[in-house]
Amino acid sequence: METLSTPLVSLPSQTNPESRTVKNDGRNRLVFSLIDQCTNRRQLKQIHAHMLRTGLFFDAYSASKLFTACALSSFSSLEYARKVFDEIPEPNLYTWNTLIRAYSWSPKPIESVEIFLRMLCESPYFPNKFTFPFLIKAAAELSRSRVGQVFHGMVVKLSLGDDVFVLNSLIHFYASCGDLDFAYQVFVRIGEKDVVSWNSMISGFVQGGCFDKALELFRGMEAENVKPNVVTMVGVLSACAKMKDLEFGRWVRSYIEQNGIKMDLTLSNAMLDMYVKCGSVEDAKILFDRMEEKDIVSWTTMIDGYAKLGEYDVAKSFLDVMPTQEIATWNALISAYDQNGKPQEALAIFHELQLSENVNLDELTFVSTLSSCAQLGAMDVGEWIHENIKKQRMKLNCHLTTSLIDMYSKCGNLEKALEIFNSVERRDVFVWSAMIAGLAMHGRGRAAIDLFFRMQEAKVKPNAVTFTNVLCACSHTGLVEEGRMLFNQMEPVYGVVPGAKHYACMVDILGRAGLMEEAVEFIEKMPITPSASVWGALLGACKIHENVELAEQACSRLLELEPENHGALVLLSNIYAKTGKWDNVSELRKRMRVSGLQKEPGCSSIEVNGTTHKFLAGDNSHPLSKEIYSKLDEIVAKLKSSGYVTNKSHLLQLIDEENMKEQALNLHSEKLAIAFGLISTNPSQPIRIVKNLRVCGDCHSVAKLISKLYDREILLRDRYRFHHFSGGYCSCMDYW
DNA sequence: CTAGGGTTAG
Repeated sequence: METLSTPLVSLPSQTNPESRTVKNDGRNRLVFSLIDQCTNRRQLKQIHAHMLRTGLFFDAYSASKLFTACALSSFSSLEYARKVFDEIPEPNLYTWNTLIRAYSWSPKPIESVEIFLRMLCESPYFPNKFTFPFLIKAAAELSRSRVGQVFHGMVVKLSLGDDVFVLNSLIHFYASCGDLDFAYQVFVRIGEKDVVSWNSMISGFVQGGCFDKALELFRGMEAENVKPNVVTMVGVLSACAKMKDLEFGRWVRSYIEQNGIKMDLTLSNAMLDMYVKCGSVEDAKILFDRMEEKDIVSWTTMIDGYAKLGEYDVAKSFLDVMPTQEIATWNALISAYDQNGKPQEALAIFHELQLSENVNLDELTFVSTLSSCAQLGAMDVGEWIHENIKKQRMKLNCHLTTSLIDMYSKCGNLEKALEIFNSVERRDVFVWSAMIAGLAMHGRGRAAIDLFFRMQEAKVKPNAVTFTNVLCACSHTGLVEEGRMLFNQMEPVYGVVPGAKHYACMVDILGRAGLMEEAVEFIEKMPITPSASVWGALLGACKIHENVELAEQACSRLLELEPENHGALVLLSNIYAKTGKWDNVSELRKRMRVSGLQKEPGCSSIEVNGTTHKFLAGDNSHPLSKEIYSKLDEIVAKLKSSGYVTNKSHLLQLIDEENMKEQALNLHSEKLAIAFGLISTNPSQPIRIVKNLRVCGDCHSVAKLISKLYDREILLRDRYRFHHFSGGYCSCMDYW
């Protein structure tokens, strides 16, 4: 028997190349069987060559056979397949469908649509019931609502609207575009639902966050006698995970056992994830140890579980004993640290990774690490990554572009962020939104709004995040009129329903501008319950405009929603201090002490030569502490001789002695960081500081003066925005 | 000769 272990030289080659009509005789069948047995690209190419020689390639049916192997086999490439396709003189419908199918899986599903259009123009065929599932799958991958809707229309017109395969793919499509209502309408109208119909709808509901509906359907299956399978259970477990319902998860496990559903790798992984998300790493570990087959997902899930619990050592020990060290697992650890507010630890892992030789950093490594750099303001590491991306000639996709823009913006280098933004070819909604956010946090409100409109010209639809960012820009720059207009257009013009964040932004815009009555009225008219952030914004405005009465109301509303929110009390106490109500301040302090609420300690960090130094107020743990304090004394003396008077209302605590007050202010973490920056960085370099809370008024005035007296640029990022101090001025124009 | 649904990280 001929197999491919036999050299391909023995291929039959007697067919006359002149004759283009090739019969399906035995010899052809041999070629087809060889195609099926191909295990690598070389063999495939040899068969291709042979078929060209013999003319078999010019027979549409035979060409389709070869083409299928080119397009769908794991060892071939789509690029090659495409070349083969373009050589086929008259591809048949099967061949067209296969190419559409191949692209629908590929990283470029849009090509499916392009091929489909070509087919309509160039071929004599109409799409059939096989074409649409592939095509609709591509539309789902693209999340392009309009495109899929057009296909749905064609399905109906071509009378394919009762094919269960086509309809199932439409359920999946609508669900992945977030149109759960449409998906459900398709679902209920299917006459003979099969298990895939149910599964598609269940996963659709799970992914759309409608867990109750998903579980309702799961029970509905039983009622209609459709037996759930592995995929059903994956969906149901995923719902448990997202609801964090461990009890139900355990019930599902026994259901799986009782119904004899075979636990395959994916189902086991889904169950691991359920246990981890529901907080039982113990159960996960037992299952993990019993699993015969484990893949990268299993390991990653475990590592992620331990890392999120803060058991980083255990997480790392998993990483060390993994059979193959894959970058995905390292990425999981980095991103777990990053998202759990431990960016420094994330960077430590990244450094370890840089040293290990057998793992190659990938795009996700960079995305997660850049996010940590952004959090910390660690621009040196961020720049290293940027350099490396260039060196590796890694293509800047939208994910990476967004991360880089975010990192540079948050590290204070807005120009670099803009440079990247202007240089990339592709900009999706996230890229635009990140750039708008960057401009906003640097106080370039006008530019942010301009960019928002340029985004419309580029035909990119803004989403909820875009609006949060652009409204934020308005609030930082005091653009009340623009903010009002944008907010009012959100739903009618852009179809984005304003959420809690947008309302909070609007209250912030109005409140900061001193339009307190309008802000209150705005809150009263809100169609959704005002969230804590809405009251927080009002409270913040009360601080600026010294409105004690309203502040008290806002604060109590805020505490109703978030009793643990110490920030609210701190803010209120600041307002009391600012208006000289020291009795109220001390009463509040007592209340905070009694309830065990503590002010989040202010902390400033500064990166010098790739190392981040952290300072708390009054901190003397730094090795250069002595030098820092003497620098601070020098600064204070210089400030005083230039006529500066401390504004003591910025103090939270009631401190009796006047000079104590002054001292406490002088020990604020940002001042320590600036002093350290002055002694440890090159005078030509700006001093870059990141503060976890908002900068206090006194520190703000002092920073302005230092920038002038020492002729140094200071970039201070606080919780909300950037302050560029230079020549005695701040970029926020004291509006913050 | 072809098809649709599933787990992790972002």
